[in-house]
Amino acid sequence: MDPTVSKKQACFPIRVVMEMTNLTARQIRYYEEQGLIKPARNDGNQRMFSLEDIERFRLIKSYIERGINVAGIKTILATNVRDL
DNA sequence: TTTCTAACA
DNA sequence: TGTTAGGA
Repeated sequence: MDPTVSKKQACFPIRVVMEMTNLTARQIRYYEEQGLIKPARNDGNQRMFSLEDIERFRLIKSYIERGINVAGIKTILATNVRDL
């Protein structure tokens, strides 16, 4: 990246994530609550989702659609990707 | 107007 | 998971 030109990456409000992932706001907040994803927070404690956050939601959604529950997804993500 | 948290059906 | 109350 070029710090002299950009400091902020593309982020979107929950409404955009809802449309891009076809998940409800309830699910988006619940999956975060369960530790499946950790979106950034910007102004008044509102979630700011990056493109990578949306891609992760699509992965989470694919597991849900395959009948895997939140606990199972949490295990899968924990055994494959250990991030911050 | 949109989003947030907590809590109840 | 849906939905609502009450607030920022």
